[in-house]
Amino acid sequence: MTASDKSSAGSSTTRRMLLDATVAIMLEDGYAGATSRRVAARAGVKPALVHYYFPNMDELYLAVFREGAQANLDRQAEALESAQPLRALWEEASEPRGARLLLEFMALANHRKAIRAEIALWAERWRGVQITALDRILREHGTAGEWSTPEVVSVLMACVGRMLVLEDTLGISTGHDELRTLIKHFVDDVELS
Amino acid sequence: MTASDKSSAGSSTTRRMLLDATVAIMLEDGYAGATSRRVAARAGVKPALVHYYFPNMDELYLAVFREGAQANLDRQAEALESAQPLRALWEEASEPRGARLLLEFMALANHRKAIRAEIALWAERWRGVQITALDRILREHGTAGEWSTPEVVSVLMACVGRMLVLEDTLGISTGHDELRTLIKHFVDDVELS
DNA sequence: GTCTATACTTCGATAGAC
DNA sequence: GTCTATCGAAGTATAGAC
Repeated sequence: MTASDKSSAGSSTTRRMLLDATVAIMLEDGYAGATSRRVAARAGVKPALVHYYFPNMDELYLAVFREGAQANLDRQAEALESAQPLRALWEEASEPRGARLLLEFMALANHRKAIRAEIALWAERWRGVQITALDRILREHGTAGEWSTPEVVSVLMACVGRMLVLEDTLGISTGHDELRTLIKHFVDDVELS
Repeated sequence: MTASDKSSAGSSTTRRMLLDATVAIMLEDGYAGATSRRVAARAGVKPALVHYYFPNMDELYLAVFREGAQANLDRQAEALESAQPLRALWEEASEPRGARLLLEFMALANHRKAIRAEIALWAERWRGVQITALDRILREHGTAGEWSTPEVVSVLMACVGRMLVLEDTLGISTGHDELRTLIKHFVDDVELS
């Protein structure tokens, strides 16, 4: 949260490659595989350079998360301006890459306490924006049930979208088609009226 | 899946302590913290003994998972015999310890391929049993909506229950009360009729 | 069964040349 | 900025005494 802005000043492309390498490794092998040595190798530089751009591994992980979180907020803002914002929100929640990365950061937050606060901060901000938007969306169109409040719809989409992706990754599929079909119907029910 | 039954024969209490220590560390610091040295220290033995009971760390993790998975299946069977099976299923899905452990194993599955198949096997079996039971429960009582099929209710409870716990752990709470209240109403609506 | 001792690998991080 | 070289710590795993 503090004293790490120094490393975000550089305009170098090496920093960019280090961030990309970290994401790629986290997705392929999990956060435990994103070591300074492997990140450096993937970026095509020597390990010592990682510590030049990021004083320690926590700062690297935080930088990766912050960048992804901001991109997520941007995509959400974009989704809310589309013709079918509810559908766009659902598709964003079901985006595999983001869901898998978030899983890694949630696990990482278990023993990197600095990560935890950052995730919570992002999640609350992200959800706040979404609920505000949903309040308008659900009000404008006819809501498909007395239970469909902005809060409920927001949390439901986030939980279900991401967890289905994670189950898919593991090879679990029972019931997925039924639930996805139901949600699509709900979305169209609200939005195409 | 094969050639590991040898290690499950021992009746020793040391093996028991190693398994418990592994779970405790995974919950406190994440799977990456459950190293052979730390597990041994926590169990009060020397590191070499870990490899006596478990030829490698994968076997230890698998043993921990299999034991937890079986306990989970047992608790589910017990839940299904209670007066309010639907409520019992929801409470089991919301159980913090299980949800947090599953998160660790999902992350672990990302780079320990042997874990992945084991999780999928357990999840499909677990979900199959639950769907069969829900089919009866939802049929006996009045279902609270045309969307409440056994498959949908099963996947929804699993996704939402666990993800809410994970968000709680991170310090995310927006919308949780609303959703939990809604689900309790649904459960009672179905079950107290 | 449990230990000591150890081999070998990989980790994060730093110092200092270029 | 990027490198070489290196430190100390921690990891998995094995051999062999008790």
